[in-house]
Amino acid sequence: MDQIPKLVTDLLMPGREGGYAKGYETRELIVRTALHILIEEGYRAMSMRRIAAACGMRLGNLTYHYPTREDLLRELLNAVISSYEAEFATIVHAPGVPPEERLARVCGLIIEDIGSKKTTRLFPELWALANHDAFVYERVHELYDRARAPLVEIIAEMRPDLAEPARLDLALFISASMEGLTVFAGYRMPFAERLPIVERIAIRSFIDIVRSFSPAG
Amino acid sequence: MDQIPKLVTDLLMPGREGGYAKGYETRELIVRTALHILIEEGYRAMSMRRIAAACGMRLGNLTYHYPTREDLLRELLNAVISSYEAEFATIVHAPGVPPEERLARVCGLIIEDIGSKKTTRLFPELWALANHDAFVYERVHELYDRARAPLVEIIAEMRPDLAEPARLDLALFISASMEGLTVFAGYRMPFAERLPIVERIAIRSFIDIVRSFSPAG
DNA sequence: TCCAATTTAGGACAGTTGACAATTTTATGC
DNA sequence: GCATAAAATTGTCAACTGTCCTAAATTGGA
Repeated sequence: MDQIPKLVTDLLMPGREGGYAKGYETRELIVRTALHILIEEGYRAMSMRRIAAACGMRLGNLTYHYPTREDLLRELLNAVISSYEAEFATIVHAPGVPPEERLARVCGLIIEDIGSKKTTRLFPELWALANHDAFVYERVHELYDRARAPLVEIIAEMRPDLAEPARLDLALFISASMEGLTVFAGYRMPFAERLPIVERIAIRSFIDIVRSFSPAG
Repeated sequence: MDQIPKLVTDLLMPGREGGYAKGYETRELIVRTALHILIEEGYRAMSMRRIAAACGMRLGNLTYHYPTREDLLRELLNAVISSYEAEFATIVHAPGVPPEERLARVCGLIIEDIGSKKTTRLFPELWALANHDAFVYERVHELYDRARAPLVEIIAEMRPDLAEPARLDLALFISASMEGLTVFAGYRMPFAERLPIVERIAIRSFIDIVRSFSPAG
């Protein structure tokens, strides 16, 4: 039973499939349901009929809102990217909070997210899609760009002495390493055991790299 | 134009699709062709008819050798794992070569492999499959087990003072980090620019971690 | 040469897929 | 109440999927 609903997870319905609460816009319900199926059962299972059934509507109605499967996939990616960006924005632009604290919050959020089952299932799916779909490729890359941005921003505020390429490289490394943990986290360990290890590894690598860029060392 | 054919790449045909050289066993040709399609076009395109056509044979003939799609997928995974294991074995058990040199060779092989287009395409595909297929999940995990094993073995030879959990953790970290680079490497950079960056990041993280485990630091 | 096993061919099956069209139902504004 | 637009239904289409089947061809060994 995974906890800590964050980022992508927030996009998902609180209830179970078919029993979603009323009040959502139809198109929003469709996107959320599609994302839910994508994470739980994979892209192959995310067929138009499957989505329509899970939404409690007919196939023709679904194709009315999203004429093609690709249209739906695009809006799904937009929703995922927006949810990440919104989450980061509230942290980065928190007035009065010192940069060290904001950096810790961003890293904590990323670590939590990487440790969650939702993320470890969603992203391999997106990577596989991106391999053979130019649009998905661009959108996933854009997501990473936007995920690195807050790190770069806060670090630049903390350490104005760091040269531009160094900062970029640092952010890239952290991002890349943590993505590896996305895969690693999905294997063999239940969530309770997984999270501390992911935290330790990610934080240690982060500290090491920051240290290697400092003028003293 | 990617270079450095290693590991998985060695499993692929030298020629183009449909023009494979004679002499391969039929079953081997099928597996290689399926792997080729999986990498180039993704799992969705890897249908029985598509494979048969690419092999220059009829569908019925393909299903004679591999009655079900799952049978073929299993042998494909076995072939991938075997190719990695064979490559590692020749390096690790090279007689007369000092452990430092063997470690460098293993790392170099992994870095080359991660930097190759074949790997950055194949593994996201396998991860996505593993999310919803218990057999693929187990096999991919076994592959990582066997990929970490030579690192652990050589490091244990070099540094008998390292405690068992520390060594495992070290190997895990390297493996996990580098898998992140698999994703990262696939984005935005041509191979020529990609490889030096991947090398620098991977090697630096490796050195940092080894250093953090040493008694001196 | 002949036999048996292996290999190939060709077709058929039931099921699923994305997309589309014609229709009815529901909601909205005047 | 009515006209207009939005939403949902129902049915259909060709294309594709994995699997299975039978018959023909090929091969290798006795």
